[in-house]
Amino acid sequence: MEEATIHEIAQVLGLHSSTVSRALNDSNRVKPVTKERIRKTAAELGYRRNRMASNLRRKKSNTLGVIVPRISRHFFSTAIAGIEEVAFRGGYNVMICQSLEKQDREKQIIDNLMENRVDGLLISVSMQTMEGSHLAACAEKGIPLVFFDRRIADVACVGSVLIDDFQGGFKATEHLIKRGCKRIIHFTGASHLEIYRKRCAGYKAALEKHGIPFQGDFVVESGLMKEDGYRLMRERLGVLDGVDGIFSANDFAALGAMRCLKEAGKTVPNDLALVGFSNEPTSEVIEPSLTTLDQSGMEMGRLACDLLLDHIASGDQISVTKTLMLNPKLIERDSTQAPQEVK
Amino acid sequence: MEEATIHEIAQVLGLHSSTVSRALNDSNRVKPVTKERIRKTAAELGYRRNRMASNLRRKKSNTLGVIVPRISRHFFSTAIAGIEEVAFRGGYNVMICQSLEKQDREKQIIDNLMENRVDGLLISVSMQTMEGSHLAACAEKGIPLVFFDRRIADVACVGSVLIDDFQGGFKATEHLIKRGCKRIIHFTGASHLEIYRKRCAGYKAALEKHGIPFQGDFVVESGLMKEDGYRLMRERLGVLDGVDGIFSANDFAALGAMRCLKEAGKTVPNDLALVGFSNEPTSEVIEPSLTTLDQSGMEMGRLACDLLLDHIASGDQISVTKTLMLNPKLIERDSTQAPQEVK
DNA sequence: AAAAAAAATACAATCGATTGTATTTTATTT
DNA sequence: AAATAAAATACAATCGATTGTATTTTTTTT
Repeated sequence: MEEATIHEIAQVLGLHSSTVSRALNDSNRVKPVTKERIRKTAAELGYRRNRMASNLRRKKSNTLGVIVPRISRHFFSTAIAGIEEVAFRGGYNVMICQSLEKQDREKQIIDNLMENRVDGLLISVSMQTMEGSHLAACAEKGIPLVFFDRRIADVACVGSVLIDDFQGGFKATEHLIKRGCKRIIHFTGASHLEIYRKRCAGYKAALEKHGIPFQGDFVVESGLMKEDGYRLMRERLGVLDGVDGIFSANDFAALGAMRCLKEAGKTVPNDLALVGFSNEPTSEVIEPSLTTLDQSGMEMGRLACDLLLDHIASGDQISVTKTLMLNPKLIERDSTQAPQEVK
Repeated sequence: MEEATIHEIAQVLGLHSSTVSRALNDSNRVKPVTKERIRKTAAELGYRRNRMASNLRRKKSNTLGVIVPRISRHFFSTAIAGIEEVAFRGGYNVMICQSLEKQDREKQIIDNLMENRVDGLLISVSMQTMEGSHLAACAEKGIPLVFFDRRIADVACVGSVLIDDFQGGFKATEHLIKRGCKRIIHFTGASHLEIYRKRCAGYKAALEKHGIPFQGDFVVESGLMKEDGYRLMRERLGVLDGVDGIFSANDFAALGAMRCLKEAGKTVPNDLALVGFSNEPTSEVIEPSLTTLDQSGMEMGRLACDLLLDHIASGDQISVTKTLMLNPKLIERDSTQAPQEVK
């Protein structure tokens, strides 16, 4: 039941523990024959290196911290899958934590990860996170930091992997315009979050490019939950006032709006065209299927983790801050066009 | 940049590191005034306990290992969310790994987690996992093990949190029968996995109860991916032979079958009724919405983690093996009944 | 075969916190 | 005020692996 140590292996063979340690680390300071004897005995005793001891001595935890708002959200769980995949390949473990969109909890988690001396941190900040002092603390202690999807600008970091939210907002809106929409509402999220500001900026730019005047009351801020979309749509129903398109900063709110429209007997896209953001799995199967922007979570996770591991391997000097901008892909579906007749 | 240690705090105050350690652990062997001085200095120096050192000395990693087939699968990501929530509350970290349904990788992960001396392990085994020798290794080393959803029977463990798959299979099938189905096909998964054997047994039991003869070729084994469902349905289309219902052991295969049926111009549930298993988010929004069995991932994760932490707190003697069986809830939707007219 | 060089192994300190025991300081009792 | 008890603190070993240096053994050179 008890785990064997290098000292026991050494004792069995009449060697010193340092030699055993070196043998197991394949150092060339140990004679091949001795190495073999040591390996054999280690196997016999069912020896397993104690990482707690090894990490302490090496001052390296071989562990990365990952913080996301909510593990169960599809985008984040795929990002985590990508991170885990790259980390595993690189010999790193990942400690995964969820902030549940609360800044307090995010702080507490970071503190805990720092106590655990993680070798690096990957984070997508909570909605509530307004400033980055708790993140700056990491940088100060030399823990490299990589943001993905949601970042806090002006925090020293190794880099960020983002999607080009401006482009996304622009593409979405221009797509609606090209489908003939003239009066387009935009559902946006918490305005202190860069991603929503940028999506909104893209929306405005597209309107401007096509000579459609911007109307302040056409931009509506909310928590972007399904219920928010439903509620906002319902409030507007009476005074639609010629509105013929909605660009929602995420799919959930768009889906909520769609439900409301269906219930009110309106048809999508004929009465009103809809574009979401994120390509949630649901969006593909709903009818009409939802046009949206794909934000490959797996790819973002992989890239973010690559960035972090490269930095760690390079010896930890923050020299350049890299920002990878993924271009979101417009997935055209039925919510913005007449459905293809299904044979 | 460098982290302070208790020795530095001790030096600053002219105390001994052991006193500092005790003060920070709130031991009553340190005078309150001294404790306060120590806490103040610790805060000033930005001291953060080094968990690697602490864990080594205490022989406790304060970390749980979690292994799932695929982090991005909805059910698993919600289960992980539940686990993380409970673990966080109990002061534990979680290391999350994905087996990607491969036994090899599962073995490798377990080895790694054992090197990290995790205090416990939560696992949902891969499809490929045929036997549990790698899991038995944990038990031998005294690492408590809890299975959730997919287990390997006959492996010593603290317990399992399962859904009652037999009941689920039974309910699903009986529901189809009550809707008038007489000839019901069952899509099942890898037969070495208990969950699929049990769902199938429930299917048979329901048939028997209602006097419907069991037909061996009505049970079809596959990987239960969307494509499998699509393919199996397509192969059958020509020779449907009076088949009027399908109970699929997961939602994906059911969704694949549904697509095939739609393409073939058949209507669900009139031509053929469908029941899935797991209540994937997709199933609610597809049209017709899919009747399925809900298997609350969040709840399973929470219960599994509770079970593990209780065991650890109780001092680690495996005395009783607890099996929690959650009763899956039948979610009746349109794929087994005429759609409610939408006002 | 002695001397020098190289290889293999042993020794001991170290990572930072914890903890049983010993010592010193303070408080209490007579 | 001396003796005793109790409280506070210091000392030192420990967790298990790593690693710079010292020592021993083997090999090579002259």
